[in-house]
Amino acid sequence: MAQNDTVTRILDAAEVLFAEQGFAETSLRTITAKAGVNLAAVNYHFGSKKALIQAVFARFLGPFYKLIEVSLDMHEKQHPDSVLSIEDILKFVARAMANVTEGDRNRLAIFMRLLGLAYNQGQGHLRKFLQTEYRTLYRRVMALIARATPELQPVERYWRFHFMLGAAAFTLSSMEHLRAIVEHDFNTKCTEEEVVGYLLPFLAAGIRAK
Amino acid sequence: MAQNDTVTRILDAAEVLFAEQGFAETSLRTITAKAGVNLAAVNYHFGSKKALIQAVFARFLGPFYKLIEVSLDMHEKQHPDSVLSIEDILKFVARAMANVTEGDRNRLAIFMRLLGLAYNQGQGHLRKFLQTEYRTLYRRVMALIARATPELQPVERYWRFHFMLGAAAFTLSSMEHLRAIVEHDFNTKCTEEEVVGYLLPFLAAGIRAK
DNA sequence: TGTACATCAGTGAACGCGCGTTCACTGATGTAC
DNA sequence: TGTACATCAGTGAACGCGCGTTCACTGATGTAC
Repeated sequence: MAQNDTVTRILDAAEVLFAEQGFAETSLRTITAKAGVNLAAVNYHFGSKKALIQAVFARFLGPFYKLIEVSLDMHEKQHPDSVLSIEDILKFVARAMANVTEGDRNRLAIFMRLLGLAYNQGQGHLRKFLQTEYRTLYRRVMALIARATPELQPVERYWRFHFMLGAAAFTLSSMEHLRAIVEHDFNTKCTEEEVVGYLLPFLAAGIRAK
Repeated sequence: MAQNDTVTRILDAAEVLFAEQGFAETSLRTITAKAGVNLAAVNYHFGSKKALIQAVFARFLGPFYKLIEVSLDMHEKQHPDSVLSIEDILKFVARAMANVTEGDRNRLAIFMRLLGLAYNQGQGHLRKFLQTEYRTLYRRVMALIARATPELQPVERYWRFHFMLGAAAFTLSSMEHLRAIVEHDFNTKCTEEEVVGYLLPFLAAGIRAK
């Protein structure tokens, strides 16, 4: 078994189990059993459980980060003086996310669950890790939003941005669960795309309130 | 030490520690040390750690549940035919929450953090517990929202309701952390009331989008 | 009023268990001479 | 081409630790006769 294979199998298993159960609730024994690798392999390849958690995130964030940067770069090159609307900005983010999780429909929900968990659980190392990884992108997106909502005070814009983030993170991370309720209560199935289709107008209207 | 005292001390300590660290990350030894009671007292009074977690929730949910029911009852009695606007409904909920956590400014954040954790962590027993406890209230609030937004399709209304829930839960649960960033980035302090003052218009605009 | 018993909050110490981590080791592959 | 050595992915078993839980016990209070 090539190194690449074992590492990937561990990351795949950990990603799913973390999202299903949380970080503390998932043991290395469960992960390695699901991955079909030796228990000691996690510490051999990653050094610790903490480092494994960060590696699971890095595998999502890296491509997402690059994709959105590249697509923003491209747009700015093609339309140097255009001011993006909130809807445009949200579409850029949504498209990058869809592309990163493409191929496996479940990964979007997993990604958001992990994000939600990271914010609420094990506070320390993960939040710091995310903040340093995200800082440049965060500033860039914030600057775009500021240009799209010149009427807002900075502090109010900051809060509204986090209201959007919260609505998105909470909903997408509980997507599976919420969709089951929809199916039960309304006899309708919702695809991820449809939910995102509902979400974006909500967010755009919210940030433009009043 | 009267029974009441020990039980209360355990609940007080557990409430804070759970919100700070999560459920799995908080040991009974930490809780009982903070509460100044014997380790075995938790299992003596509550039976298990799981039951303690549910008791922590029940102490919040019970009063909150009753308060909002009573205030809605009162309003319907005084204005039998009035149709509440979204803003009115949100104000009812916000006021009940403020009253329940009154006396200790921190408890609102703790309450929301616990809610967020319950949704994301330890999936099983807590989500079920919340759903059975909340069902009647959930249906009543949903019916009010439906009357306030007759133009929405049921499925879209369902989703928008959960977008609101997500924005509120995520933001209020990370309130402490987000307020620290505001203070650092904008040199401004935000009270909980101000944040809720920002939040409600955002939610109302979101659910009325398009 | 006094004695025997029941109840119950609270305790201290121990239990077994599953956890993350460590370590000595194997075996395959690559490299130097 | 052959030999000696280095590297490194992967392994199996064990380590110590902290966890939730259990249990026999104490001591205060209430109750029955």
